Amino acid sequence: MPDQTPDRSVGRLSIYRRVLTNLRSDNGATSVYSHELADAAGVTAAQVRRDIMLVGAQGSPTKGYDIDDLVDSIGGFLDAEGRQPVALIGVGNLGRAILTYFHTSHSNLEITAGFDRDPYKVGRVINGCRCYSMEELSDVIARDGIQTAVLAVPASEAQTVAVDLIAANVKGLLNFVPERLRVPHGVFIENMDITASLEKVAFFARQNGGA
Amino acid sequence: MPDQTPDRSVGRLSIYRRVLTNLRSDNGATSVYSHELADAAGVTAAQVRRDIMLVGAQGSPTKGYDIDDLVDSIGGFLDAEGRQPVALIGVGNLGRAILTYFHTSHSNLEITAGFDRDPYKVGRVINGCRCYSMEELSDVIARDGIQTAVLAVPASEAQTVAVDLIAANVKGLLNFVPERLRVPHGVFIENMDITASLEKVAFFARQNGGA
DNA sequence: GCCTGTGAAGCTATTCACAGCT
DNA sequence: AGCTGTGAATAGCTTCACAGGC
Repeated sequence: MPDQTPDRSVGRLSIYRRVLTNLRSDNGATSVYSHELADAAGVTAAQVRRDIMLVGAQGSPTKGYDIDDLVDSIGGFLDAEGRQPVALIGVGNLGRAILTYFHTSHSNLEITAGFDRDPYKVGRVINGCRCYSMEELSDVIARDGIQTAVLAVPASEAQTVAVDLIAANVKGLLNFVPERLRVPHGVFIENMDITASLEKVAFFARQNGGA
Repeated sequence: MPDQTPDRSVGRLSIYRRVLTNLRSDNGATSVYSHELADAAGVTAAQVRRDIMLVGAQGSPTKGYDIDDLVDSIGGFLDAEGRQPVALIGVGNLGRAILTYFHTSHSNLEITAGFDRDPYKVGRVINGCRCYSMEELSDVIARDGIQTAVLAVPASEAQTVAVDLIAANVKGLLNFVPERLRVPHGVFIENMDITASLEKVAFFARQNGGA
């Protein structure tokens, strides 16, 4: 019984929520039409309405969608009951950039533990995140009930760390390592392959530029 | 006349190339079968063969694909004639992480110019990349003939910077800013939305974990 | 008139399956 | 026997288009 819910829709719902909270705070808007939300999110109006069907929110033909309602519905669909803890493996430049994103965001996700081999980092709090040694990985993940991890380690360690994480009951991985990981069925993995993406952009830039 | 070539295929070809060069250097392999490459890249064998059709490489039923040939064919398809220069806008933690990726990779892409508001960075070389002020953006981009840029600035500046880049003839953007940019037709944009991706992973982790 | 909600249509991407080869 | 190359079939996602409502 694979993905009940389409992968892409989940990503877009997260975007809609961000757009909606921006609209609310910047413009003081209280409602939106699907085409407005679509423009701001860079998709079509029909797509927005389809995605909203998933979360079960209601719109009105006169006012569109009530922003507060819609944000709540998306939250009800996407978010865990309480706060959801996340682990970050590898607190280098990339790891710290990710910490900054989530330290300032009002998501219900919280990166509660960082792990790194560097003894200088272990025991410190970096960008609001307490750092542990790699040896403490299983214990801390079990203690905090972590099911979600971000992988930002060197390529040579990635597969080993992934195995340890999965053994510790992690069920979802955001992988920044430019290497394909082998994970068992039942573990969700999202690859953020920066190298491949930049090569893709360079390719299409060249096509568009005619060079 | 939109995308001759499927977006996804281009991304995968970049991955195949990386896998192939690893196979060559780690295992000393000289040829691969589509199913081996598929396993390593995390896709199906049929997909690999389809993608390879695009670059026009030939395989043999007995040996599979010659690795050197295939790497060359992919390069001929993906890469520019010479080296392709790339600009990085925003040399913060994320920017420096990206510089590290490309400083060590043997790609034909080279990040030749970084831009930042921080006067401390301007004029310095950071992770092998010379940094310029934002005022120099148009001039340097024109001088180096840059068509591809990576956007890693604060959200509040993203749209403005994007406009400047496009005015300077940039045709492809890799956008790390969690905000949807408005770009004219003919500019390729790839969004790396870390927040949305992590929310997606957290969602499916929860589903898989049954929590 | 312009909106939402949604069945149906259309598209694109992926996989199947097999002919052809060695 | 087991591979590549590829037309045909399938699956999955997106858009169309219109009924229903204000």
